[in-house]
Amino acid sequence: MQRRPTTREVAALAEVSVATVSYVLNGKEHRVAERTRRRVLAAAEELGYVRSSAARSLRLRRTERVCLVVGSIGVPAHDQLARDLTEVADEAGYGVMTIVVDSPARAGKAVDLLRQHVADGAIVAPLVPFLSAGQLRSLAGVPLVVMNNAATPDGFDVVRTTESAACAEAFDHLAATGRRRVAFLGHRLEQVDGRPSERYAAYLDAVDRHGLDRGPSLVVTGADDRVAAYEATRSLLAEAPDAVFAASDRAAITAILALRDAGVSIPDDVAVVGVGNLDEGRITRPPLSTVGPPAMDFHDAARLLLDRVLADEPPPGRVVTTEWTFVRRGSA
Amino acid sequence: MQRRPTTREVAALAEVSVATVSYVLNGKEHRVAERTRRRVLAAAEELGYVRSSAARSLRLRRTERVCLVVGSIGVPAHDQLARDLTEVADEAGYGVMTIVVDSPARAGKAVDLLRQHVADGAIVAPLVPFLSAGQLRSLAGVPLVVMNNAATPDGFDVVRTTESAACAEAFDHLAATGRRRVAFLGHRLEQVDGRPSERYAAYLDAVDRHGLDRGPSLVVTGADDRVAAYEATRSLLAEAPDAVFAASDRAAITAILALRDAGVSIPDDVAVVGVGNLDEGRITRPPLSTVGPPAMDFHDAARLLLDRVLADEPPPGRVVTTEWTFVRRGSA
DNA sequence: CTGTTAGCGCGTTCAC
DNA sequence: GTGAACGCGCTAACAG
Repeated sequence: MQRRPTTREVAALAEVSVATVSYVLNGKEHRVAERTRRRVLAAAEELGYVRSSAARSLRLRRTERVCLVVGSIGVPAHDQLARDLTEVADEAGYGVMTIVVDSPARAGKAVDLLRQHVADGAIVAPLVPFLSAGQLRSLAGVPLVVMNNAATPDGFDVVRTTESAACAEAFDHLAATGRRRVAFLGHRLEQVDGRPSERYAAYLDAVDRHGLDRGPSLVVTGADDRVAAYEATRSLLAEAPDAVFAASDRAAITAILALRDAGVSIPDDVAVVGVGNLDEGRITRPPLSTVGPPAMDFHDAARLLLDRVLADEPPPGRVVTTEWTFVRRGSA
Repeated sequence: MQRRPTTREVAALAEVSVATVSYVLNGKEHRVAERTRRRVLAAAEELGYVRSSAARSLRLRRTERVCLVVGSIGVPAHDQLARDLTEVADEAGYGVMTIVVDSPARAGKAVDLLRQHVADGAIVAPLVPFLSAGQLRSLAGVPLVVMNNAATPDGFDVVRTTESAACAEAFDHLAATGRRRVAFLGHRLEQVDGRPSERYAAYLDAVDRHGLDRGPSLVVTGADDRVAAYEATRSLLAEAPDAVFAASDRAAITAILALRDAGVSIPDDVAVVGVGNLDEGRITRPPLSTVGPPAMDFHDAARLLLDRVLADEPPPGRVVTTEWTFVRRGSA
């Protein structure tokens, strides 16, 4: 990284003060005569001047960057959130940094970075375990949006979903249509510190409530990618389930394929339900019944963050709840 | 964002100078007596001190961040690159910023940001059109890795693939096995400024070389997501193709599903070939024949960048080529 | 060996 | 239109 020209040099070349250069470069045009303005612009151009982001951030106490904290990359919901946040941030002239938190150590690092003010605020995606309530509290002062049903606003905003209720609805439907051997096709992290994820808790609860068949082999985990989901579904066949509840639509869609490949008829032999309401669920045969929001859209959450970041006074912690429902299509 | 404590305040509380504080906080421990060290640490702890990233970057002329420039989010290859870069950067204590360039305007903004030194270096992913060679040249001085077959190293590193040759191999195979009506299932941007993408160019070339059937309706684009790919494949059915060459494995896999749903037998009636060599291609029926690298892994590219970023002297522009081949499985 | 002084990096903005 | 302070951390040079 070689040295780059500074405002001093531009000022010298244009024969004005650095203050004037700054005013010109920041569009405070009324403070500067047109002739001078041109001279400054010409000088900046000639030297190939670009301002230093670090110096500017230091002086402004603002980085014009926001941070996206996610548990992993390549999950459909993450991708959509990243897209929506990027779009909203971009409109405000803000950049996006991504921090992946997939271990307790990374959680600590993420907190450090945020406290070091690498970004003006952050949005914590759903399904970022490892990030404790205490750690969130230690981020007081950092504009934050937390997408987590268990979180309570405390200087930050919380985006919730009615996931538990919607899952319960789906299980009720399965039970009502006579399913007794309902399998759970989960991801890697369905439990952290012995605490089950929300959808897994909903499953366990439904097994109780409806007196469904239980058995450890009806629960498989690790279906984080399609290949793993395919294998996991195959391994489930030995248990002769009459329904598969998958922790994600991606897993559910793959389960449909695996079941069909095994000659199983859906939903006659086995019902399949996913979570997330991906568009892709519309093109499976049969179309996928799922639990999720009406549409996968995170602009609201992104705007909540930018709102907070751009606000003069930190607004009080807000709660936004996205309604999730059981979206019945053909597979259950 | 309220004011946070500074080294001055820590120094005052610990009754030492700021220099001592800095030495302690940066592990230059031999310069400080153990007792003093403790006092400083205690003071920092008590005040909840965290250093300012902006001030540090300004002083060090280094942000300890790298940038990932991509054309879009949510493409399997992008996700893998993001994961690998995040991992490699993290090992070096570096963070990752993402810039999405999906229009000429965004390309300009990306260049500005990079020149403003928001990051210490950047990796430009494959398939980022809109970023011109001239713009890359204007980034002289910014450590850069460009993943693009058309690029020539010029102060930056280039990562190439043997995509054209591998695609040609696939087309040769299709022709040799008697396919005449080969459809092209492309993405949105198969042409920018009238210049076809590499895989599309390979298709056009193969049509010529082998005298395959041609016709605008054998080419469809916009198959960027699975739903679009499904629809696009259905629309192709009217053309009675005997092979589908998809610009990505994701599109190809979806094409297999769409074809099977339409009662078409693969590969007997229609052969299908994708690009990318996703693991997912192993679980389709039949398994997907594809064009791509032996495995989707971008650690090398990531390391090339960190190498360059961490180097004292900028190394000369290097070229790394990843061998792509036609991976024949069951679908063609 | 331990600790301090002082200046630097660079853009922004208030008071004149 | 300008001078100068300021945001904050790092480190060379120096004193004890």
